[in-house]
Amino acid sequence: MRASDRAYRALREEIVGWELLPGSVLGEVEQSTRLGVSRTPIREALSRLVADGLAEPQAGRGLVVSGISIENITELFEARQALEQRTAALAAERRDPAVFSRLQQELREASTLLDDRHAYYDLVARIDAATDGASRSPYLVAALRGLRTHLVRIRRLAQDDRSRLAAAAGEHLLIVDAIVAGDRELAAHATHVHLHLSLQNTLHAAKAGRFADRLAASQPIEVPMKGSP
Amino acid sequence: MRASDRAYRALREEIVGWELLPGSVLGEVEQSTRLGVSRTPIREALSRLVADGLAEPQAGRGLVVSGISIENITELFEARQALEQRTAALAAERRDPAVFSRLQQELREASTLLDDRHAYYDLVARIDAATDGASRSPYLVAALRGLRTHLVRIRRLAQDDRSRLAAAAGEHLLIVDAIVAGDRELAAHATHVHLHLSLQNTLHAAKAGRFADRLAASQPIEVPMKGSP
DNA sequence: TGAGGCGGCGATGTATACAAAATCGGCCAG
DNA sequence: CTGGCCGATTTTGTATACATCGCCGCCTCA
Repeated sequence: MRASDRAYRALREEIVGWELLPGSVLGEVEQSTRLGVSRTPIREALSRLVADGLAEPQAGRGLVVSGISIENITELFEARQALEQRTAALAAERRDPAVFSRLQQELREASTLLDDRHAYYDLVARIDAATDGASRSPYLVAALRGLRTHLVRIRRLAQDDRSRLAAAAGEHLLIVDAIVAGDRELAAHATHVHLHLSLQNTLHAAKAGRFADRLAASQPIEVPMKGSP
Repeated sequence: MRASDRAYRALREEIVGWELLPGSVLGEVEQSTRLGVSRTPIREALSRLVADGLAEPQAGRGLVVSGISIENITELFEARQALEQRTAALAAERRDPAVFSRLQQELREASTLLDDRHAYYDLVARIDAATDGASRSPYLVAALRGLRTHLVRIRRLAQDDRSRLAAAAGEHLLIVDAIVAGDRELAAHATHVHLHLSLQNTLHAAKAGRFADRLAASQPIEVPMKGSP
């Protein structure tokens, strides 16, 4: 594997996993010595992180790990609403029923999964992947992919408890049911409901201060509004 | 300005302006000699182009300029529907009426602009920028920005005729009216209508073969579905 | 004592040399 | 004649040396 890929994955994992906290300076030389590769692949890795929105240039301090604020979380879910609702609706129209029937089965047995957070999240990831594929809307999916990075980062903070996980499983099941049934409207609305509840839960956890320390380290990030050209 | 920026802008402009046709190989050495900078900034520029979706790695031929197919155009508008509808709705809720009243005025006088395509597109760009800002939804806007690159590229092909431009001005006016009035529903639906008609016009031009030669050069591009990690 | 400028220092940006990988062409064998 | 393998060549990937830019601290002068 290429060194730049390894550097990218390592840094990305550290940022998403809150080992590199928001505000940490990402100096090229420092990272290159730490990760044992030269500056060239590090530069490429850092470019990709900036493109992902996981790092951002800061006035005088060079490149720093970007922060997340309560406001950011709300804004993120706003975008997610728009994209996932549409994706779910399209999937309901265009899906292969067999694929989603299988996922439906798995979800019905999901209560057995809830003790294994990893297995459950993996199932959700497969549902997302199936929905993405079924939507046949690559540009929507590409936009969503950019968002999911940040969502994972938030999820690692929020640490859904078991009861939330159980509720989420039910919500997901309704979405999959709708897709299997080819019910576009229901798929969209069920997705809306799911995201609404998910956001509520996340915000509640945030405001309860369960991870106030980490948000405190986060500067409200400035999502770049200016065009690339 | 940085050499990598110049290289990026130059290449981007050439691709969007159809000077570098789809399928053209973007060799690092070739471009570095042509643009008069070393390979390092060229590599950075090419990375950004790939991130933009304007270039893509091809099996054995290295990096090539990505193509656009009729299918791509439809998919692109599908994503645009989801994003712009939501942005317009949010803008209608959160806008500063004064800003959009001014744009409303300008649009009403737009019939005088229609002979100057550049001035008209500039006005549309300012409307987009105002809507983006008013939506207060940076992640949605960021996703839209990625799409707009491709839209410009398509627009340079389709070359709206004067009558389409006049119709579009009317559609834009309705959207701005809705935003000024704070009518969320109307803003969303008017946007939907506008994008629908815009797509119809583009597809009609494409199928009429007005730029079949350029689409022919385009391989239906594969928007990367696989995750970055 | 404060403000401004000057110099050094550390950072990023660029060029280039070197290494590795992958493809294409040709050649040989079946 | 066809298929596969091997090697030459081109291309990308990496390391490193060099240039340039901006910040910070100190010193000097008003």
